[in-house]
Amino acid sequence: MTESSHRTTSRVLDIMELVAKHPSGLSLADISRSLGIPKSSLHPLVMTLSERKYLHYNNREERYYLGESLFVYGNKYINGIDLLEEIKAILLASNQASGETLYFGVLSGLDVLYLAKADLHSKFRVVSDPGNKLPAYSTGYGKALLSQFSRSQIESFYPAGTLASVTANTLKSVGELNDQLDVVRRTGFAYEKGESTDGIQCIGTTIVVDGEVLAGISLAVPQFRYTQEREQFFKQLLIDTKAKLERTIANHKDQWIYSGRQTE
Amino acid sequence: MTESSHRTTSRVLDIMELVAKHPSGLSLADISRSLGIPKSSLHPLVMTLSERKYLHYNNREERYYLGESLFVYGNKYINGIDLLEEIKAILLASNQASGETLYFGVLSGLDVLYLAKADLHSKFRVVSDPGNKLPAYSTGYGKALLSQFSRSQIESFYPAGTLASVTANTLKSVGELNDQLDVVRRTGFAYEKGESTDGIQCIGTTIVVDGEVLAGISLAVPQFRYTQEREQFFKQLLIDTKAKLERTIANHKDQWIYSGRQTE
DNA sequence: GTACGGCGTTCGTATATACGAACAAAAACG
DNA sequence: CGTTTTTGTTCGTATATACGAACGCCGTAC
Repeated sequence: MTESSHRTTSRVLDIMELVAKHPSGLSLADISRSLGIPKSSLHPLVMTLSERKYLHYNNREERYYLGESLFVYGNKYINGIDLLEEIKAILLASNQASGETLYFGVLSGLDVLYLAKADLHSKFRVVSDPGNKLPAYSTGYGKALLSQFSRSQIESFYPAGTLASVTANTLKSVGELNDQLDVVRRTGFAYEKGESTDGIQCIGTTIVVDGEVLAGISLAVPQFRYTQEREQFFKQLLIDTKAKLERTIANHKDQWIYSGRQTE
Repeated sequence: MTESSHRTTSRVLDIMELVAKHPSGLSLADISRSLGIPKSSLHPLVMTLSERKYLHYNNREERYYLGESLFVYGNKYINGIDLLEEIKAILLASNQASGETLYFGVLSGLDVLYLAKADLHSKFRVVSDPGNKLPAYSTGYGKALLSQFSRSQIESFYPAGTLASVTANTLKSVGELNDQLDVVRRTGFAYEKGESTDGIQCIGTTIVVDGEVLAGISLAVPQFRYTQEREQFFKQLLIDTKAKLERTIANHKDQWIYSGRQTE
């Protein structure tokens, strides 16, 4: 994979991602200023993106919003894959057994990407909807996924000062992270205490098929419902869920396309 | 809105949409042949799309697949909007009350775009996942949404021979469609019998706020569970769900961005 | 009222991109 | 085992795109 980069293509993607980051809308001039690209250069690109419904121009507010097309084609990434439907069903069963929210996701670079969520009764807004990304070190199953790497690898991933804070409780030193990862490597469980969402505790573990860490799951529990005795129940539930998922994924390994290894 | 179209931007979108349509992957040469664009022209675009994870190249199979980025940014279209969370909760309650699947979506051109699905116990694979599009005339709530237009408008939308078949039961003539739409205009209910998915019947109705048809909902029921007496129950459930949704959406009308009117 | 700032739009030319041909490498064919 | 047909890749120039400046429009300022 050679290092190239096509200017116009990069711009098209930059525009879409910028608008995606601003749900309250952006004017053409806003986009121009943010990206440092002349309005006149942006104009034809933005027009085409609008015609194809990747952007949506609101005449009244004179602002561009995200169009439906990204959503339509983006969902082809996960829709139609029967495997993910089965995964969701397994998560849902565990959700109903515990009343707590379960997440399923993969590592994307040094972030975790949520692919599925099983959440029936929860009234809490969580930042982790499918499609969202969070720094791996800030989440329960993110730590589980990181545990496949050695201490030195982790240190090379996170040079000094690269651990950005998500909440007040987010880990701040690589040493602390590595110490926690040691626990994961020994026990199989990763813990998180309000490091990605205030007031939410998580237990995470890995999904391993053929010796390869393919994905992670985690159980998210509001702090006030998290007791020592329930923790034992949660861990057993995770063990069961993990086993079911690993069996299912092994049976449909050909459908597993989410193997975006960041270390090539 | 002037009629322009930027070639490179169109190509970038064409590439993504083409790969999205082929879950089994495409080689660079495949893309070149399908789009009628030289490989050498495609090359830098595809490289950049891969670097940005909009595409994913599988070295072993020498094929391009959809990358995660489309999914990530596409979901920003619906995530973080509290309104949709509330809509999902309402649908879920009706799903639990009936045991049948509920859909919520909007009109996108002459297609219906599914935004949410409430489906707990169903073991049937349905073609209608969120993000999917289907011809409006082939679905229950698609017909409901079309009922806001006059007979002559409908006729202009569908010139002779434009009613493509989704299943064997899909409507074939505009006259038949218009006759059914008259029933919708009178009774408020739209019916569909296996016209988009074999063996599934639907009842649909509109979601109207401030006199404007904003969205539609439908209840999908397997034929063998669809009886005359249950139909009465379904219709009452739809009336209740419709009322709840209209009240909720009216309270958060500022969040309603899905107003992509196809007739500007 | 005039003047200023914001917006999206248009135009001509300097500039970057696109294309056909030719490339090596690997797989498929006979 | 050579031959044919794949694959992705590189290069020089013909070509389409990008940019700065100027435009018209609308609302606000003064």
